[in-house]
Amino acid sequence: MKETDEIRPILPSPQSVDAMDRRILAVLVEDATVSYAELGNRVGLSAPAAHERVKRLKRSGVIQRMAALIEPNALGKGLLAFVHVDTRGWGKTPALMAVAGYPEVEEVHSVAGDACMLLKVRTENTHALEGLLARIYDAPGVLATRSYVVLSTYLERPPQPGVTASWPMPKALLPIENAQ
Amino acid sequence: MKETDEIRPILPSPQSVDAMDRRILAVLVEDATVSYAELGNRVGLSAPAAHERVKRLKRSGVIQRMAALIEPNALGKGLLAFVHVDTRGWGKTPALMAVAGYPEVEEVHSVAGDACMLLKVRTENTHALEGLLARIYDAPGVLATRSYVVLSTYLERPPQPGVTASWPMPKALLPIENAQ
DNA sequence: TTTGAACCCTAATTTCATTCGGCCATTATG
DNA sequence: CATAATGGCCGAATGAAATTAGGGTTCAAA
Repeated sequence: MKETDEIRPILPSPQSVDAMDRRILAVLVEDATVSYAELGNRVGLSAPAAHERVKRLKRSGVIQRMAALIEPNALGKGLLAFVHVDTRGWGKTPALMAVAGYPEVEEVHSVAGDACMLLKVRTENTHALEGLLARIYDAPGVLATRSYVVLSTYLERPPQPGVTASWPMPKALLPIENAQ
Repeated sequence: MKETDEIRPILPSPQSVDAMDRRILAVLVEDATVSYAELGNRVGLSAPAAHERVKRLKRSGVIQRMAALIEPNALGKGLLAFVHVDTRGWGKTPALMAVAGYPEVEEVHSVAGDACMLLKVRTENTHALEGLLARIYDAPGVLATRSYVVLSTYLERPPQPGVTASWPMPKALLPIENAQ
């Protein structure tokens, strides 16, 4: 994980995220209101040391920001849907990007597969979803949309710091070689 | 460490979220590290008044929690994908729900449409995605999966407090009557 | 060996969260 | 109409937390 035999740039950015950083991130992703003293003794550091690392993680961009996560139902946005948008030509048109201005639109991705663009939207009701879809259809080059309305959400969380080191072998599949 | 401001999980507060609350939320969704004094004079309140409202928003569950938002690329999770899972029978099986235990899985929804379940996953690479898909296929009742690998993300943000009051009329559609 | 950088610590200082008491409003209530 | 009672706000005080300061230790390069 640490590569000390490589060149050591003096630049502040390419600093590696070590195990201690991951433990800090694991705490802060769950609860960003802990005091540095509390954070420190959860990961085994003093308050200033924890603070120093958090500052570094922010500076280097690993921590983008601290945010309040709100309950959409409490704010009248009870309808969640994923919208696949098929476009002719290049999907990322300015008109289509303009829908990102609506607070109902939470995500806009271009994807590989049979859909060009994929949107995650959260509206008050089906009527508002229809209004949003109408805006999408108005964009030139939009051929069709397919909407997947969410019935129940079983898990929804921001990016996690953890990674699964080794995946269990599936029952029915044994690869010939473990390339890479 | 005194706990006079304990967050009670009880939510018998039928109090509505007014315009001032929305303005507070708009600030905190963007940056949860502002001091109450700063928050106060951004929305036009004193520090204790702003504090009081934030406490109420937390108690009532409108603010679920404060969280650090991290940059997945910096943590070696550069591959984002949406996985549609077709199942026979009821999709929400314990085996399928078990994949929610992996930190790579960020969202699990059941959806209306031709897919029963929809997952948002973020892995290190395609190999790890394959490992995760193998776990999904191992769940009984899983007929097929379709994966949409994200090429570019143009927008990705947590739920926003704002709602669009009135949707612009689409060019090509004029309803006969404005019901409701 | 020396130097410098990276890391950590304890202790001091300053900033801020939190509490407290009081001041209007609005809304029941006698 | 008068009078509580309530809800929401403010300014000031207090206590906790963030932040800074001043070394110690280790490790690796000069």
